[in-house]
Amino acid sequence: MKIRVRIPPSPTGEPHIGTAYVALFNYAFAKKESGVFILRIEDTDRSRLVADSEKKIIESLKWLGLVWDEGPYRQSERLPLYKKAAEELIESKNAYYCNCTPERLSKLREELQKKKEMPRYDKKCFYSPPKKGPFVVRLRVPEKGDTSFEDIIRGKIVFKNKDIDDAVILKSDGWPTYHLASVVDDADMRISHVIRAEEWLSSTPKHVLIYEGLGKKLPLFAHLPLLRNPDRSKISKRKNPISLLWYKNQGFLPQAMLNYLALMGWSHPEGKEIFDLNDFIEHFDLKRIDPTGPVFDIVKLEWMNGEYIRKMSNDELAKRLTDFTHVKSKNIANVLPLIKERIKKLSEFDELTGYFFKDVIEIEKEIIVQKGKSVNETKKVLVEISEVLNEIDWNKTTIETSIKEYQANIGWSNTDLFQTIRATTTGKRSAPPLFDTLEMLGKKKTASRIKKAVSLLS
RNA sequence: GGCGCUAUCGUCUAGAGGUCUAGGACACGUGGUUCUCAGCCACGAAACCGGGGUUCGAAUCCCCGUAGCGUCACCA
Repeated sequence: MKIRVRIPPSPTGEPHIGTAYVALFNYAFAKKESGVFILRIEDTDRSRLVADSEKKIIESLKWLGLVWDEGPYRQSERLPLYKKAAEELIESKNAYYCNCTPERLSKLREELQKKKEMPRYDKKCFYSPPKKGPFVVRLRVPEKGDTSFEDIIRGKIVFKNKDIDDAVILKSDGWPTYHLASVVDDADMRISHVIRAEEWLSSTPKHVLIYEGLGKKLPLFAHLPLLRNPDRSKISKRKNPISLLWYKNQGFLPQAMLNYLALMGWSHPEGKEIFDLNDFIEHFDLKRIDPTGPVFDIVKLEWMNGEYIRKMSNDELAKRLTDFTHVKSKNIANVLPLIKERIKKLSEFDELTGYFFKDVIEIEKEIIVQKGKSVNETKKVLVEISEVLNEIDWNKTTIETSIKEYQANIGWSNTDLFQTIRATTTGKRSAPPLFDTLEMLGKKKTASRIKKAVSLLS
């Protein structure tokens, strides 16, 4: 059997991290099995449609490198198919027209809820078919028996038919709901494996019934665990960044995103934490997926991003950095070696290197004057250091030699002296090794910053 | 509330009845690395939800309980 899988994002907002997660697993499965990976835009909810959402979804998937073999298909372009399927289902008595008003429906819901029962349609229009519209079409669920299916990750799942609702499958505006559209498309596109998030598990029996009503062969199902917020609820905007564009703009690398997402519910059989997409594909196995919903931990993602940054060549990294700073690429390349192991997200570049490029920096007395040293003493040292540095040819070695020679004369500890100079020249308590920093900064800027500090201390 | 899914360190996970005094990673703590931070190295603290079974033997199998999550729209 030819393996065919799909992802069905809905263009109703920002491209979602969950979409990337499901896409990754579908993609890996397709590649592993030499199958086909399909992109299908599920745009049947006309009221929630967001104009540039589809564009952003596509852009995000491309950014991640999860490129589809077929599509994008759009459900809005396939309306006749759904209408025909709905008619077929009505014909075979697996669906029926209904004209119940929203008012009646919500009253019904209320009553059932009061009786602590599952709110579901009472089949009124099935027993007494309505004469006039507007109509919706409802799935007719048998009142007796079970509906079951096999989930690759969770095993056999059984639902009693009495617990399944006669869901609307065709809306009164003539558009299908998710249940109908996705089943019709999956059947039509010969989808072999429906790999989707766990939130769909409880509506799967409806889908099974639609397949059966249409006389189509059932695909295999695999319900992936749901990504979670730190409080274990379904991952959401309120508690976590969920937009793929946010991650892109923060300077997370696509390789790191993919690698991290691959570790959600799945683990490398050799216990590796860091592995690339090809490695993932090679070892991928749906049966190795843990059904427990994993908490999306951005701290570990940042660690992993740092790992990828450090592994990347300087040239490549400098190139990527141009999207995150106005610093000229030549200058990026120059400072890169100094911050490469300190940067976790590309967006941190300016914060980490600003003092190299700014003409003037903010400095504070408190961080210049070290504990146990007086202001006057510190000022004197800075004046003398400035004289010492003024004499030399500017390079790392001469800077180091002259500063250490001076240090021997005054008897300050490395920490005290170096931190004084570091704070004076960078405005920060922490920065790359001092001599590298000064060399990079240049003689002129070093001198002017010391001068400024001296006057601050006066 | 009905239905469904799930349950190993704070987090991601390994573990498919004996090899588990439960392993790894992130985070955390301590020490080292000719100055800070980072990186790197070493060490440390940290978990099988509870109760019953099954078995010579259970983190692993079964049942019950508890908890978490999902779902119950003319949204997907």
